[in-house]
Formats: sequence, structure tokens, C-alpha cells
Amino acid sequence: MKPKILVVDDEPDALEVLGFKLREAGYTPVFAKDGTRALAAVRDERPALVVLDLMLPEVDGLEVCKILRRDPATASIPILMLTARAAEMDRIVGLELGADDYVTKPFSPRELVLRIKKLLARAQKADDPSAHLRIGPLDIDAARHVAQVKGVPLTLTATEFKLLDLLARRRGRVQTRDRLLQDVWGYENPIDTRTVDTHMRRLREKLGAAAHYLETVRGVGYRFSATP
Amino acid sequence: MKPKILVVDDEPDALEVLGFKLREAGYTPVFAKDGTRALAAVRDERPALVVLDLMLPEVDGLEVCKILRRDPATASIPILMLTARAAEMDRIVGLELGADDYVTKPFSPRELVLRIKKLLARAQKADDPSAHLRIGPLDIDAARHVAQVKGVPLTLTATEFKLLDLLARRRGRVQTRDRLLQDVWGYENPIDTRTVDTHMRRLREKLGAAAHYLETVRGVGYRFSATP
DNA sequence: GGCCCCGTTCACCTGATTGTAACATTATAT
DNA sequence: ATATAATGTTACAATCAGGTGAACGGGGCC
Repeated sequence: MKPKILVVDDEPDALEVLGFKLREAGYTPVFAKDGTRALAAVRDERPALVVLDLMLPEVDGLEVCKILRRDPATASIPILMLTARAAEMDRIVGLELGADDYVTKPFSPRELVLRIKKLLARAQKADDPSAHLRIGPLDIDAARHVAQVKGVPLTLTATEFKLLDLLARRRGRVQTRDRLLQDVWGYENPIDTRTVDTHMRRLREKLGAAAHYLETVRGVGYRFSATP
Repeated sequence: MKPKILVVDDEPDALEVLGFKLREAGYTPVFAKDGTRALAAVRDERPALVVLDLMLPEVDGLEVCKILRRDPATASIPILMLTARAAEMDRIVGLELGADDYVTKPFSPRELVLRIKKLLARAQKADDPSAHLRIGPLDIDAARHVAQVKGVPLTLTATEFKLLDLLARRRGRVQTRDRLLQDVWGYENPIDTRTVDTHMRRLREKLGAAAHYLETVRGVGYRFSATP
């Protein structure tokens, strides 16, 4: 399974070079030459990662970035920004919007592929049960059994931790109460109980500023927000 | 794994030609020459799709179609109708229940194989409940419990979401109110059938620009439009 | 044993959801 | 064209799902 990479740039030359290098590195490149097409391509192709030029016709890179982040279906796709000027990049990657990394033009393709590799590895790690999860101000270290909000450790009980960890790992996807009872509590035959609700309430209380990550999907279950 | 295709026609010549073309296209054809045998063959062979001539000895094509649709075990098998006259096909596909597509005789085998391919692809997608459905401007992600029109998330209640998801998964085929009550609401709920109508209305309202996908089939039920 | 922590259950409350009924409109049959 | 059946619309009250706070109870620890 070759990961699909969407490359968005308005210069055909850049697309060609990148396409070649990506194929060489074992990826399947897909292309778009403006912001509108980029958004369409993300929806159609569901790439594993997006390489995004900052300067684009139609809808510029920043805007594309924002739109992708706002939508739960695409919020977790890593974005690598390309730009000519390095100066303003800290702002872009850090706070304003959710780019995950950036490379300044002119760049060495080797460098770019390395960054892509790193981002993909990081994204994949979210599924690895032993990994250290970092979502916005939230830090979850399953190995050490420690959860933090903005660096401040939370005092969670074992069940609370397991619940939070599981929801965060499956972020974006709704978990029914039955599923949670099975996976967190280990109940074989899910019973009718409000236990899950009570635990969610305590979790929310302890999470404080980060409580909004725990979303209720009425009639279905709970979901850890997909957007950081 | 070659998909098995049941071809039902009373003319041996037609069977032979179709059989050859289907094998050529990578399918495994199975044959029946009348309605009774067709029903038996569906039961015994469990084909992935049925090509059904309208005019048949014993039990005619429409009747076979209806019988297959009534039984939950066979209801989801795609049916492609063959007929000599095009005029009455709208009625058959649209109203009388259940055929998924039709081709008028004489037909080009290439055309037929293309239609088969399309129907099989659609059926496969509908079978996987975790799959992300994308139909025109509509996006339905069951795992995340998110439905969007042109990227804008809809706020659907649990029942509304289930109803939309089910109709979209069975797009192109009419669902009777009873069937919807069974599959969306659950068997044991003996509720007024007008409940479905009310929910359809609410769905249409929320779908806005995409409301036209929900078609009313007077006297029968509702259908999610087959064409994107 | 007694105490404390933690998980579970209960009761109550609120707002959203939903089934139904009543009325309006449209399609079909006579 | 008119009658009739089917569906669209609207409104509303009952119900339900989930939030919240508190009580209960068991097991480990002293």
C-alpha cells in the first residue's frame, strides 16, 4: 500500500519534479494546481498527506489549510507548506492554522521527502497504542500513564485514563456506549447502564480547558473531536 | 475471486453470447432459462448480480424481481433487467420495485458489461458499513457520524442520519415504508407508517440543496436517486 | 474492624427528539 | 372534471437521552 500524497502547486514544473521524486520514494502522487481543485482532490482522493504551496490562484494555501482543518473529515490529514519566504512561517505553522511543517523554496527534494516521511510516521503513531499522543494542549503518555493539559498533569483514575486514551486514539470516530463498555471495561454483554456517562462527566470535569474535545453524539455515543 | 453472475433468459443463443462476454470480462456466468429455475439458482449459487430477461416462461422477470426483493437474504443482490421494449422500463425500474438498471435488446455486450461493473462497484461500497459514501455534493461518514453537503456539516438527529445513510447505501432502489420502519426503526416497533413521511420531510429540509436526491415513489415508498 | 478511594447506581432535571394527528396539497382514477 | 387516495406540512405533547449531583458499596490498606 503506497501512501497517496496530494501536491498542490500552480507551477507545472514543480509538480513534475515533485511527482517524480515522490514516486521514486514509494508514494503515489496526485496533483492539483489551485485551491479549489485541491479541496476537491482531498475529498475525492483522501490523500495521506498534503503538500501545499502558500501562493495559489483561486483560494490561497492558507485558506485551503483552514478549510481542511475545520472539517472533521479532513482535520487529521498532515499538511506540509511550501513557501518562498521563511520569515512568516513560524506564525503559520505554530498558531494561526494547522500546517504541520513547512519547507522554504527553493528546497531539496530529498529534504522534502524526509519531512513527508516524518509527518506520515507521526500521523501513523496515533494508532500505535504505546505511543505518546499530543493533541492540541493535551498530552497522553500511555507508557507512563500520564495525561497533561498544557503541561499540567491530571490526576486520573485508571478507568478514566483508559477511557480518555481510547477516545483520543480513535479521535474523530464515534464510540457507542456498548463499544466503550467492551473496550474500556471489558464487559462481554453490554448492559444498560449510565456508568459511561458518569465517567465522561468526571473526565470532562478534570480536563477543564480541554473538556470540549469530548463531544456527545446524541443517540449514538461519544466522540473525541477530530480538530486540534 | 471472480464474481458470479446469474443470467436468466429463455433464448439459448443469448445465454451463449452473454456467457462468453462475461467470462471474457472476468466473471463467472451461471445460467437459468426460466423464472422458477432462476429463483432456485439464486438460492443455490448466491450470485453477486442477476441479469434478468423481462419475458420468461413459468414466472416472468418482474415477478422474479419482486420475489427476490421481498426476501432479506436476496434483497440486496443487484438486478439488471433485459427487455425488448424501452418504453415500459421507466415504470419497471422506477415504480414496480427493485430492478437496479436495465438494458434494451438488442444491446451491445460491451455496454452490458459496463453496467454490470458499475452495479457491482456500487453494491460493494454499500456493503461496507464503515465506508465513506460520497455521492455528488453529499458526504456521509458513518464512523464519524458526520454528513455534509458541499463540505458543510449537517446537524442530523440519530434517526435522520440512519435513515439517510440507509437510503444512500441502497441508492437507486425503492424502499417501502415498511422496510424502512424495519431497518431504521427496528422490527418490534408497530408505529404509524406516516412517521416515515415526517422524517423524510425533516431530512429534505436539512439537506437543502441536496434534497432532490430523496425521491418519492408514489404508492410504494422512497428512494435515493441513482444518479449523482 | 474502620476508612478511603473508586466505580456503580439512582434520582432528578432539562432540552431535544420524535410519533401522531390534523390540515393542505398533489397525483391518480373514474 | 371531480372524487379519492397518497403525500407534503405544520404543530404539539409525550418521551427520551444525557447532564448532574449524590448516595451506595466493595475492596484494599492501615
